[in-house]
Amino acid sequence: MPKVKPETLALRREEILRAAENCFARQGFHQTTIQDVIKESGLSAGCIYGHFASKDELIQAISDSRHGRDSTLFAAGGDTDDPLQGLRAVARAFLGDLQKEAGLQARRVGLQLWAEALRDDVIREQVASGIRQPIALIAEMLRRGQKRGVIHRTVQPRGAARAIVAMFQGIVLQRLWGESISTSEAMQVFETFLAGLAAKR
Amino acid sequence: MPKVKPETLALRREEILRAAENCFARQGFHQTTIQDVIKESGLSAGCIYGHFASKDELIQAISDSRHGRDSTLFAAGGDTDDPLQGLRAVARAFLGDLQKEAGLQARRVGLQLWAEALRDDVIREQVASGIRQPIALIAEMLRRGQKRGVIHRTVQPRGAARAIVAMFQGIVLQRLWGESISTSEAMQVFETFLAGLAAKR
Amino acid sequence: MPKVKPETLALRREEILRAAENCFARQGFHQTTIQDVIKESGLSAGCIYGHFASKDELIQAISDSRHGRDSTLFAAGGDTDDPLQGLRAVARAFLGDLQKEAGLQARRVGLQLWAEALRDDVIREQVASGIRQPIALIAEMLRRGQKRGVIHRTVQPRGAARAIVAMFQGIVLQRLWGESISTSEAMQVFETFLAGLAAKR
Amino acid sequence: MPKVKPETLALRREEILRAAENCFARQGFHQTTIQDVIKESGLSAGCIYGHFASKDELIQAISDSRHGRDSTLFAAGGDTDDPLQGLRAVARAFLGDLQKEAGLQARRVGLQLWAEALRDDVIREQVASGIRQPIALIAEMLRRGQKRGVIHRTVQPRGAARAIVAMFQGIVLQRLWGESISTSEAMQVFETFLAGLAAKR
DNA sequence: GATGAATGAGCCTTCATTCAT
DNA sequence: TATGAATGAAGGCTCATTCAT
Repeated sequence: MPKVKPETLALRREEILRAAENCFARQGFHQTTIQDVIKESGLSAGCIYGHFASKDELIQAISDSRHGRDSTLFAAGGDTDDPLQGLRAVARAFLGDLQKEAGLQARRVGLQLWAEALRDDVIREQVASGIRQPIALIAEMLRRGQKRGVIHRTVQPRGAARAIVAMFQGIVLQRLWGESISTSEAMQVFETFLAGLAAKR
Repeated sequence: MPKVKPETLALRREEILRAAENCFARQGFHQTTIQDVIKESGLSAGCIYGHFASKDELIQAISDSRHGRDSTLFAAGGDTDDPLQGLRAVARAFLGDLQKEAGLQARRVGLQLWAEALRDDVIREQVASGIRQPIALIAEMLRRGQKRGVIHRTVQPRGAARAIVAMFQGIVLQRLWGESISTSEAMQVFETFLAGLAAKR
Repeated sequence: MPKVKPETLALRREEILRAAENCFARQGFHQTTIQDVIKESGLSAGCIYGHFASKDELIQAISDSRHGRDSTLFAAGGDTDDPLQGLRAVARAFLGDLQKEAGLQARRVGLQLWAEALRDDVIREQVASGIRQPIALIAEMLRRGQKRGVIHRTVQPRGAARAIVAMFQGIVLQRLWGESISTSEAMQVFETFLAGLAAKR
Repeated sequence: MPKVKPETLALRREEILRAAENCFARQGFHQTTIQDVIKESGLSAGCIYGHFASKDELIQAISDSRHGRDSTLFAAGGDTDDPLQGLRAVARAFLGDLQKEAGLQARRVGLQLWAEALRDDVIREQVASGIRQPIALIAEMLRRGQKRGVIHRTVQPRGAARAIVAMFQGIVLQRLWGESISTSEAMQVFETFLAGLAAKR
């Protein structure tokens, strides 16, 4: 019944989203006009509105597409048994992503979403869940570490996990504002904190 | 010759700024219209434009006014000799501020500024310098601590300071998204990290 | 690919210009609001701004469109060999135009442009060149007349041409202020001046 | 009863008018804001509105003040018996005035009034009467000249007078647009036309 | 009278969205 | 489906005018 293959449809959607993301990363959601997206994509207004009902829906779709990204990063530490090694892997994956332009671009849009989350409940939920997942993951790692006696028993898994994620978020901010944060240097600092978590201090 | 006291002028300015800040915290810079500020302040368009040349200048002024706020907070640790005590004082001041509505309000606007910093060079400079100061302050504390043998000698003062500030920033984000972060709980987690910094592990 | 014929675009432009000209003739440039042009044209703000970037550009376009009009009028005398006959033809064409509503309308806008020329360099240049052309044309006619011995040799072609054009301009002014100036009467007066130019006095 | 001497009042009025005229000559009526007049005069809004009820009234007052000026100029030819000499005197006075900055300034405002006359009945009446007077004066001179046999009998006094005034108006326009018109050159051209008027051709 | 901060109607312009082709 | 000209509700800002001091 559909005259166009559904895959073509999805491709077009992707095309629009990519163009929109470029604009959003560059100018922010509210400074970006549909006209900008039209120019960036090379498509027409009608076409874009054929795929997305409104600008807000476009922003939503961007938020959706960003949603899963961090989970992938944080999954980096999932395969290790040693929680300290796991945290190191997560940190390395995370910091490495911040050195690549693609990662920065995504973070730029991400920061807009962080701010948008203050007003838009759907976005807030997405942003929050995008952080709850890593926190839960890390907390679980710490708990396992405590069972094995690698992590100090006074450590509060959930709180510490939250703090680690918070630190990553702050690093993102500083990176986006132009600070150059070398992975090796940051990893070394991270070691200091791991020392605090470790059972043997 | 001036029929109105010069202080009245500054008062009016303050009045407008306060109204604008309320709107900005609630709706963000770009969703806030001058009409909103007019309603919130109870003044007229002409009056507002008599004090601020444009909406952008209003945003700038808000950015200016927020600029010094953190410095005050971070000064909390300046009077102690013990760097660990100093850091605890800073953390307590910071976390305490996050429990008060005034603090949250300020942070809500702050988050908008963090995002705005991606596009506006002046704001970026202000935001960045607002973070450089605390980092320098904390780094200095750590350095003094190393001299006295309280802080572990392998700690990199600047990097560690940056990480601590990053953590605070991340906590702000999570708090703004609705997570309730109790001061005592957060302080306990903070202890874990202090343990990593301490000379005697 | 273009779904609308390119000529439709130009037609729409013309439509807007005509509406604007009506408004300008009636109320002047600065008393005419875009809202007026919207009403007069039956179009929308967005449409008008799709064809003209600003109100100033609309005024410019009107100035452009008026620019060539006089040249056409003054070309009336070009085909005669006899300079006196040529001048008569020019005068008749000019005065005749002043009797028609279309001509008056154009002159009304023209007078606004004359005033606008004091402040706008582009318009001044257009207005000035619109007068330089006729002056050059008439001067040339007089020169040819002197060679043939029809025009008195003491006549200064350029100065006399300028004076003739000046006279026409003054007539326009008086006509616009409501004086009824019959073509025949004016032609008769013109004869008096031609007599001054003529070789045989 | 009046606390301030009436002459002080008139002085202040004059002061405001002079400031307004400067602004109007420079920027035109509609581009000039009351704020501009305030700056130019060094007075306050309230003060200006104490002397003139509105901006329109200010424009009216300028129109009034300009009204008598030309009459003075054209009176230059009144004291001679010889109409040709009279016309020469008028022309010389007129052209001389155009060389002085004060004269040009007045004409700049005058041109705005010429345009304004299209919409404002009061101003039109003033502008028109300001031209009717000289026309009547010159026509009378020509009539007297005909009686004495100095002016050709076929000359139509009124029409010729109107044409002469028209010529002067056109010269004003051209001068205001930046053309430099030397008095001697223009007088020489004027002679040509006088020749057409003269009885002995 | 003089001052100038405050008013608010209204102006120019933008931009998300629609719809005939 | 895709196109892009047209729509029109708002938004930012100006400026003639007022009025408490």
